[in-house]
Amino acid sequence: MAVKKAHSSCLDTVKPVRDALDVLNGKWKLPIIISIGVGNDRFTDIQESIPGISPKVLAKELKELEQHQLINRIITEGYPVKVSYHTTKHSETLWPIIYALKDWGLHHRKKIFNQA
Amino acid sequence: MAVKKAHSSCLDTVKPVRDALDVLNGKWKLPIIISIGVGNDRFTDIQESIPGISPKVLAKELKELEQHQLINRIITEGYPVKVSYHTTKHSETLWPIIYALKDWGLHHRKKIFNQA
DNA sequence: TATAGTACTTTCCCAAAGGAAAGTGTTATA
DNA sequence: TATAACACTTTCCTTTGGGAAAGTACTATA
Repeated sequence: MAVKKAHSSCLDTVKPVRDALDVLNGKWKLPIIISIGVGNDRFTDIQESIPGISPKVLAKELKELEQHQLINRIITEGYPVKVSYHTTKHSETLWPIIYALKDWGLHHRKKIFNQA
Repeated sequence: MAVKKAHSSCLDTVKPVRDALDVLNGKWKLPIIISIGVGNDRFTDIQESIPGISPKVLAKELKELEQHQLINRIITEGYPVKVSYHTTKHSETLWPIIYALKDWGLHHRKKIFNQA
């Protein structure tokens, strides 16, 4: 009988990576965290700082980020009710990921460009 | 007239991050890179090492990773034709991202668990 | 009175992601 | 002869992501 060679296990790495990807999925979560983190705290400011995002998508993503405790939504009562968004302490732990992606994005673009 | 305050720009970070996310999108690309990187070079081994991935999805993702020059597909002629997959030099630059995601996944799970 | 700003919501629609299950063609082994 | 491995492909179907455009409710300002 053909001997079946066992595959190498990589679950120690794959499982936590998938946990992270489940929370950060889609094109918009990290860009929104970056935008709020950099000081944009109003809905419209966030929208304008991220090219291509629609208000529907932004509203949905903000809700999910709040559920994952990565941002806070703060309502200030007043004549015009104001809503502002802020990153949580927990979201600060995302910056190593963001910087790693930024570096890689720059590196990858350079590589592709130099070949073309 | 109400004065419109300009939003803070974060494009320097958002754009390269989006470039990276465009290449690494979906749940499977990084787990596949991890699996191949750890030594699984056969289709079936990769499939078995990643819980939940179907052969259809794996085949599609492998093609995309090859196009992005993150893996090589090598065919060895013989009585049983063998196909094997290997990571490229370029894919090694992804490990900072993978480790950052792994650390964050572990951290996030611990945080959520401690609250429940 | 009219316009503009703020923070969304709603509707419609399309494309991509992805799960389930079965099938294919070849070769090797019991 | 029958089974099993290997590397997929094919079909079907559901879910999710996300774009476009318009609408809503409120307030402030010209």
